[in-house]
Amino acid sequence: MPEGHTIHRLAHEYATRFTPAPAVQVTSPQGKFADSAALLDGHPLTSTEAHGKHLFLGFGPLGWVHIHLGLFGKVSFENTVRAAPAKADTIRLNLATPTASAALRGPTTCALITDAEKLAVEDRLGPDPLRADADPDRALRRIRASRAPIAALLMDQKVVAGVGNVYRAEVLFRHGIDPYTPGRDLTEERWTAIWRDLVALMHEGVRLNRIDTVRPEHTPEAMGRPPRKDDHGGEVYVYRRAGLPCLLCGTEIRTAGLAARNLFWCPTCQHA
DNA sequence: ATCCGATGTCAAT
DNA sequence: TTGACCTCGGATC
Repeated sequence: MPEGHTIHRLAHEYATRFTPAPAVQVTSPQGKFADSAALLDGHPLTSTEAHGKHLFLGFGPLGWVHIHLGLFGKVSFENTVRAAPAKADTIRLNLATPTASAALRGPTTCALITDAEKLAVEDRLGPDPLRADADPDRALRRIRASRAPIAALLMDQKVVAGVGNVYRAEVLFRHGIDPYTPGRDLTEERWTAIWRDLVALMHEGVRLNRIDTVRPEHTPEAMGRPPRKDDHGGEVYVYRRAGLPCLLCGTEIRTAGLAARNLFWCPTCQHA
């Protein structure tokens, strides 16, 4: 479930379990990170950071483990160390102490990098709604300079870091914006409202460990409808609801490919 | 048993 | 715009 909220939560979860610890056992049962794991093995994890969808595990002078989960990377934590974790052959990076372990599977990136390389990654990212140092004006400037649809710009990590397919669909619905609206047509007021909403929604995502975007007055209970179960673990307006009735107006939710991903929106509630 | 899609990104065309 | 990559679970046969 990797959008930015997942990564920020992971940064916190790694820190909680492995810092401060005198030494962490670092292995790569699957093998692709074996050389770097051997360099790090037995050293302490000193800090963790999240920037957008990028996770950095700091090993002091040895550098950083740069992790990107991609579409289906996952981390599973255990509070005791099992001698042979289930499906060990797919674990790219395993951290272990006598009291905890963390198994990383299926990441798009897991690499040992330097401070300079970490800075280079961060320099390529737009402001992250989950970071206190984020400057939303940087994003606005890029948006206003582009004819690309706002739905594509929101997914562009150089514009905003951490937003993925669920948050983009949901935030556009919450603000009644047609996903094909060109970036240059978005007003500053609109952007300010969207940004503030992303900050709130994504912090809530970190807290709950899931994406919930439906306002209390629009929940099935509040609307007097039968409860529904979304298969992604949260309550949403449009994401993966193609063909189902809009929660607010009943129009069929539409879907279309945009930038290699499935976009979802309500053609009635969302206008340019 | 097999297929397919998924909250992502990049390189090649 | 497409294909490649990484893994897993749910749907389908």
